[in-house]
Amino acid sequence: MKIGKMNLMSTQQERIDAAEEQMAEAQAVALEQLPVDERLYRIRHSAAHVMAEAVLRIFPDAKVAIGPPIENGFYYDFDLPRHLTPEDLEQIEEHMREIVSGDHRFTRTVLSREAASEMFCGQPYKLELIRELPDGQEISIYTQNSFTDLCRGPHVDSTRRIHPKAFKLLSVAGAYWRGDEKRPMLQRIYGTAWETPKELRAHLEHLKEVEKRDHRRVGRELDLFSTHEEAGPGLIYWHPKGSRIRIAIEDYWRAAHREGGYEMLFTPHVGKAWLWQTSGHLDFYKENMYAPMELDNADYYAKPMNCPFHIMIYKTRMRSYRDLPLRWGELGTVYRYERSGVLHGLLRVRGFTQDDAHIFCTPAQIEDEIKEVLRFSLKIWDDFGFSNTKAYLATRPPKSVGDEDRWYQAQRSLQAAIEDQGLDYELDEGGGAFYGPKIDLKIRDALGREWQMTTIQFDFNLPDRFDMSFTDSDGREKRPYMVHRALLGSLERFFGVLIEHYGGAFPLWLAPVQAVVIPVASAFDGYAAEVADLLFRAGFRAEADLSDDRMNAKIRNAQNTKTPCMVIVGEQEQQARTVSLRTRTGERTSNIALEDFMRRMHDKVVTRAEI
RNA sequence: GCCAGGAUAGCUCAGUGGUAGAGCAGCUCACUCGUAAUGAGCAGGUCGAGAGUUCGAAUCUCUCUUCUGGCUCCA
Repeated sequence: MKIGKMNLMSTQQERIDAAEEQMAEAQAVALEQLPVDERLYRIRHSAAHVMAEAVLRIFPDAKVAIGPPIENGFYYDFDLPRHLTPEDLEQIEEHMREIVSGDHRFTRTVLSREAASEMFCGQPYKLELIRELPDGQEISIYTQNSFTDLCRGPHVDSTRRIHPKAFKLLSVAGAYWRGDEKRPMLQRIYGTAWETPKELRAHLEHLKEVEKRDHRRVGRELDLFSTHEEAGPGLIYWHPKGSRIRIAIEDYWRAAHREGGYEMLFTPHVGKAWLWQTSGHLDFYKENMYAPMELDNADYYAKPMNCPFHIMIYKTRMRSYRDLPLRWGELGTVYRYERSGVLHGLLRVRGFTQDDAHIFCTPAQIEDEIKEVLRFSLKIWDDFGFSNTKAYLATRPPKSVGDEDRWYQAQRSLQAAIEDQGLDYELDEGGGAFYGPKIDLKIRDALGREWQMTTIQFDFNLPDRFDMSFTDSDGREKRPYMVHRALLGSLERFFGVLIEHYGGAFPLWLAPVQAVVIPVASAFDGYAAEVADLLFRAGFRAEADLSDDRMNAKIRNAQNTKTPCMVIVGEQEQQARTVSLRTRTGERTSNIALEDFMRRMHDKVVTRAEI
């Protein structure tokens, strides 16, 4: 089955193949004639080789593994006699600068398997790679200066193409040989490389901006959430200000789902072993589940997913085709054991609330349902300020349950929905779960980073395991289709992405403090408190800053916490019962009548616009 | 889980074997001020936990906890 444009998934391979053809024609393709992606690819790949040469100068006995170009840079894995320090990185960088300023040519040589094995006899990782190369594949090596690497290329023609001030080594990290935790742990050096020093500087600036927006940092600065090692890692505590945002998100979410034809469910947090045995989780998902607690001689497990509970509700009565589709949503809090090393702020946690939904429908309804759920998802992403969305369609893997026809229909409905929305998408052939195909949506944030959030997933497994059925118009019992859907994914993770997307400067409708009322002097505290109270009673998240600080300090605090509206009141405002507005963008408007200000706030909130 | 690097006041960090420090935040007092930090004073820490070495440990060693960066991007 052929679906869609196969973009990024195979770009790298295609790029390499295409480049290899070119290489066969002429070894020295003028770098300038290549597209920028290709130029950077070669520069980065070549920089990795140069780094390996530099490392070998310092550690002549080093075993080298692999060193590919990656997004924004490159890495190389080494097996070294000791651990690298930051000083080592500087030294390696110095050697690299020396090498690249030397106009050493990258020369390609094709050789036989035997000759290659001979050449890399002291390099066990290279030998393993050579052994695994399929018969008939050309084996090539690249040499620059004193270093030769097993490599398919392509590279730049000379080391002087790598600007000595346009690359930088960034970090060293452990990495298993071939990503396999049973294999040796190697030391991976990450670097970034660009065509010009200016681009490098821009990239380093970008990294700084990423750090500044880090949700853990912003979360602390704006008093949004915390975690507590004493109380358990990977478990999130939502502070009052964070909770205000969550409530704003949930209120919007519930209203949207009501409009979208969803019913809401509430289900328990724990379930007996029977439930998880029936669902198959105890067979296939147990290592991700919290250990059971024993009550009355029965094991209860904290739920890692909501689906079995929704199925229990489905099965409480006979379902007719007339009842379908059922769209059932739940903000369901689940617990999953994540390995300690992978926990990360709000983005990877052990307890989280999914904005889950399950759709049960007839085969005839499936295509429309999928179209609708995708349309619905995109609308919600748009409302949250994310309009750059990309879809990933994952199809049937070799090992899977469910018959061919259903997989085919499901995949076709997913594809039709994507095309219906005119979405850019990639195909992940065989990348679906064993129980069904899926669409994942990745959204792009303000810094251009992609986050996988939404998943729309068919399930051919659970309906069988729980023996679900509906009575069709012909009076026969049939199996319903079941679709899992998590839109924002988890509220914790979504919150983390939202924080970084806006850098803490949340749009008015989400801001934890929409307006802070600042008296110019404490003589006007009374009026400030009154204004804040009126705003609060009108439903806005507003407060007065009646602290001892001077007005300038209060404004500074409000700016630093990215409060959208600073409402300044003094003698004039008190007399006229008006306010003066300073927005966080620095715009100032004097003497707005209170009612006008509240109307303006209200308009901006409901339209999710900036003030 | 594994590798490396961290953990010192609420926060950011200094302190490398000899009496625990700074800035910000907090508290108190004074100042009453019109759009990004008023000033002075006070208080605040079993130096992540436990064990060890030492006359003496924030500092050296070991164990544990936890955080950070990685562990897919296949020569």
